[in-house]
Amino acid sequence: MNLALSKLPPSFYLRPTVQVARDLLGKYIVHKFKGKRLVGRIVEVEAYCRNDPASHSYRGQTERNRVMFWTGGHLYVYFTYGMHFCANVVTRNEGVGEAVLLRAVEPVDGLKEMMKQRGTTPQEGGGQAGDYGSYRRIANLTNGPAKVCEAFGIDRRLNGADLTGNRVFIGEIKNRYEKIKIGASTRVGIVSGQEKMWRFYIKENPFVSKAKVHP
DNA sequence: TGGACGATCCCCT
DNA sequence: GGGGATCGTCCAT
Repeated sequence: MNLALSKLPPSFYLRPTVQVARDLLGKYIVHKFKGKRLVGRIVEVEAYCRNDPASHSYRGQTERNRVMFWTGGHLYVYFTYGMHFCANVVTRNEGVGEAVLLRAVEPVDGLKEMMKQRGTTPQEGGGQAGDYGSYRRIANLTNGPAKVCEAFGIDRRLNGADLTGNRVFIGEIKNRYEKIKIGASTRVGIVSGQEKMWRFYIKENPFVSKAKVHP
């Protein structure tokens, strides 16, 4: 597959974070990795804003979260639980400190490499030659924020990467308008009495994460 | 200098 | 549905 994608302009990322989060649904993230072109369609995101107790930026800038305070259009990658990376799209102007967490994507291109990164192989558990396996199996490659990073080879080396550059970027298909049904819920793993509905996903999309959402 | 904990995932029951 | 893995980060001594 070789989609003709046009990169989103810097102005896309400078808008209000919740708006950017919703608009990222249906867009394509691309990482040129080990000579391969890994592509995923974004199907689930979460917004993290200033004055938001759940945001890494809430207590101000630190060595870990400094990229969150860069100008919109950069990639903020952090390490968590001693073993996982998560990728965020920085939004708004320099110094604000807001971002959108990429929670799940639909694998589009480079599935073989994604499986290699995730420690699985094509055809495992049956299937014909050239078959990547069941829907469920493919979804399991990238239906969670740390899974996305592992499958796409995203780690701390990409922290601060320019999303309007060539190595890793987000784009959309030229001349295609697609109507998307967007669902909203509270964010995953956030404990707060007044948690906002800042998790957004494409409704009825099988690649959305299976993470439990507390009521 | 140390202890608590996390925007998670996977395996086990 | 529950718990363990595993370590960087942050804040309180």
